Amino acid sequence: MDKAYEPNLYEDNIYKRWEESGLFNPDNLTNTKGRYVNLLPPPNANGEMHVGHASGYVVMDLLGRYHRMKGEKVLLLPGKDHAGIQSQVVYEKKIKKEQGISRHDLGREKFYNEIFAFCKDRSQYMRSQEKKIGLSADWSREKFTMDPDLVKIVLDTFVQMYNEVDNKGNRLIYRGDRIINWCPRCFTALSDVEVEHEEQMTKLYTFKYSNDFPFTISTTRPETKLGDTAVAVNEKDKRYKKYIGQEFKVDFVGVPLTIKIIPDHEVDMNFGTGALGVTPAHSAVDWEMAQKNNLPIVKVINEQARIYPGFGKFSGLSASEARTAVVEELRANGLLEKEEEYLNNLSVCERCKTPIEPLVSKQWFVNVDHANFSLKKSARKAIEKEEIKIYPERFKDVMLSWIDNVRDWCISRQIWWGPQIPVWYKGDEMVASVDSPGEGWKQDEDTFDTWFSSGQWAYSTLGYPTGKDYQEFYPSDVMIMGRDILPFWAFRMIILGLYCTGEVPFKNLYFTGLVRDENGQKMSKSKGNGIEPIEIINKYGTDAVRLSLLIGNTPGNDLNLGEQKIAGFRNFSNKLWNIARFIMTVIPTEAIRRVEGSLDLARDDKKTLADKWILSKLNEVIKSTSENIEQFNFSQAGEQLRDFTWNELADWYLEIAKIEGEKSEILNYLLNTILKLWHPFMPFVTEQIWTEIYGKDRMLMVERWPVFVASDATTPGKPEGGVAGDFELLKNIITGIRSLRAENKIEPVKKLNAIISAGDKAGLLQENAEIIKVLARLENLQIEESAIKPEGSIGFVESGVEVFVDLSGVVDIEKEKVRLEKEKQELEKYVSGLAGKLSNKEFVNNAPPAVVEKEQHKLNEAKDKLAKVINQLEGLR
RNA sequence: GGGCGUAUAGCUCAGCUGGUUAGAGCGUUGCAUUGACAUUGCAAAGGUCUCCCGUUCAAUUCGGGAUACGCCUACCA
Repeated sequence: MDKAYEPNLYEDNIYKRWEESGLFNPDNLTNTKGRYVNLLPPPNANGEMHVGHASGYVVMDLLGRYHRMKGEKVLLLPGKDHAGIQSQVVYEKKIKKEQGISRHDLGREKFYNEIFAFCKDRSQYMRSQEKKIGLSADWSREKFTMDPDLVKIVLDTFVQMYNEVDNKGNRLIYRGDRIINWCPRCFTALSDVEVEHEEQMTKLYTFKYSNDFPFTISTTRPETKLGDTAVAVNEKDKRYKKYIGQEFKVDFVGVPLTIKIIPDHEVDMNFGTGALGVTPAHSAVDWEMAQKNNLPIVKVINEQARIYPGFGKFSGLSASEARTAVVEELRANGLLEKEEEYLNNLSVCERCKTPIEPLVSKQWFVNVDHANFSLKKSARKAIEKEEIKIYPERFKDVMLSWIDNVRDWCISRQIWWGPQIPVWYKGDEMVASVDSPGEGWKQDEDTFDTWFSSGQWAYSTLGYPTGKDYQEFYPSDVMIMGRDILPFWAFRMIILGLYCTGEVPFKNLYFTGLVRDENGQKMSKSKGNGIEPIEIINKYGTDAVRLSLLIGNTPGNDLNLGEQKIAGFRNFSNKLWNIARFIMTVIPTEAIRRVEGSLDLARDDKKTLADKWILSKLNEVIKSTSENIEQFNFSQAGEQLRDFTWNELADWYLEIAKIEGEKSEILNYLLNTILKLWHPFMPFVTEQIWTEIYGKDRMLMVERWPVFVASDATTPGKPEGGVAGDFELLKNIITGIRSLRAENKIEPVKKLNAIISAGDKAGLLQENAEIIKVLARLENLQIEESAIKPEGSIGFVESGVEVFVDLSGVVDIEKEKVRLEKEKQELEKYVSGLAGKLSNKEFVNNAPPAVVEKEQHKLNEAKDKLAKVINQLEGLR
């Protein structure tokens, strides 16, 4: 084995071996018990893997590998999303840049085919990146949301939902003229979640429609006022009460309007003039008011964001030109009362950041509260009853509030990239059908909202409703996604899953946080603070990157990731490598290949204190690792494993093993077990070490996960006694002596003499005397039941045991006095605190006896220690 | 405006159902180093657990409030 672990030498080969074994495919796993299914969230097929994807994959792969080692039939199903609008935007930019053409130059069919090829090409590249992170997914089942079989399922669902009609004739999916968010650049409708809000300063204009209109109103969008059909006032507002119900015919900048005064309790009397101009066609609130009051709807702005004909000189102007012109006109006529700077939220397109035009348009909608099957109610029920368990728990409330506030979902998009809506028209006739009804029928031009496809990922990937995989693997065990797509994706999968399959699509829903840079800033290309996963993997190794994404990262919380952290875990990979390297030099060859589990843990013969201690610790860590993984506490699991591996195994046990010798059996067992425990976290280095031990015939990936074994020898005792307590004492004696050396600046080569006054621990310490001598670098060590502090020595107290180190001539008496004095003071404070507590009757009477007893025990120990410290201090004087 | 979250060592964070002399990693300081590992070892310094009030024998932990900072959401034109 090389002196240092070089990830680049091994990783690709290891991955290749895993892949060639076919064991990523659950069909090839034998002797399985139960199944474990995780459908990986499909990233957009137009880009590349970023560190956010990587952080999700690492969790998914950890779980997959853990369950595979538990002997379950594991399926991690990978895939890609066609990402309708985003891919179309990306590809349009590309052809514009490379060929100077638009999608219209290509035509719909050619454009579609080119994007398809483009996405497939990118997918392949992304797949190679996903393999680099170690993802043990079944690539033979990889899916793409635009694959014909998946599209077919999505279209069938549409038809089924369209045909779901209640007794009033309302459809679960309906077509209607409603106000929607329109992106004039993407030239498509958007759902509410595809709109972002940006704060910006704008002007708030206060004006009168005309001189004969009785009062003023305020607006930030004067150009839309051309379509006003009402003014809403609060019914309690005395100023306007008398006008309610009246109709005014006004001449607004040369355009005749009919304005009805309507009451609405939502109008804020204190905002502006307390009167709100109602523009039903270009504001979602106004549109709803118009529905309630049967107001006419006048469309002013068209899909190109230009003014419709019929508005005099404003017709044909762009919305912003029209705004200027309307304001000018008002000003010229003395109708503009006020212009104020005003901070409001501008809606912009999530994909291209173009300001959204709310406008009325004919689109397809999903009724989220249909009489036959209420999507929102059934989702709420499933979440409330924890048929889907959400991690972290607080996201349950977030999900519920989303469900409660959801509105009908606009699923049609006026783009070319995506499954085309399976509705056919002929004259006035309309039919929903996957295939053309025949000659002369023309298909709806629109495509589906991407989330209508990806919302069916949970079963479309498994060949719903008749596929073998669907029968075997639905619903999945866990779904893992970034917390930012909860409303987009998690919610939609749940409602569509419940409707189509009658079951929840997954049993557990786990949200990851965002990955930020080391200063907590969002990573972005423009800031240049991003971490490119492949680059960083090449530098530090996949395992290091995986650990930095797992440890210190808690569910739903954001993670700050800097290079230093990754370097730290690179060091740890190397540590593990060297632990293995050491153990393999110690174990005799014939023992190396001995199979795990051959160690009889209960057999107590010849086991030293250190042996019993490390085995009990190992046993604990097997338990805690398993439990923490099951509970999605990956960080805890990793941290405890690292502590065990580095601070207990490497720093103590291996050092002791060098002294005690003859431990091949235990060392072999230890190495074997920690490799298994680490494998889900850091699959590459563990697999490589495994190969060094067992050769290429056995793969760690499918070895069996270690089991917790309860036995006297492996179960830790109480902290004050038993194996754990005894070993702790041994450790503290060694650390105490080392500390004295360091404080008194005694060079490590100089060996010291020490005497221990050990009381009833004399026998125990005698057995381990050699360990103390070597690790604390002592020349002579004398262990007595009771010893008197020798002249020229200084000492310390540890669990009733006094250690005297001969420092005659070297020790700085004054410094030592200061140290002891400080310790004395601290102890006195501690003792008086405890004594006070114990003399408090309330405490003694109310606290559980065990607690009181514990405090009493602490007090006794502290008093004893204090007496000894005082004694030593006296000796120095 | 509504909702959610976070405030613990210089930095990044653990600390579950109240009783620990409050922990880790990184960083810092001192010492060491060719024998598993300098991608190392040993030792140490560093915290009135944001503030106030309450519940309790006991609060970093539970409740209320304040302050600060995040994130999500929204139809004040």
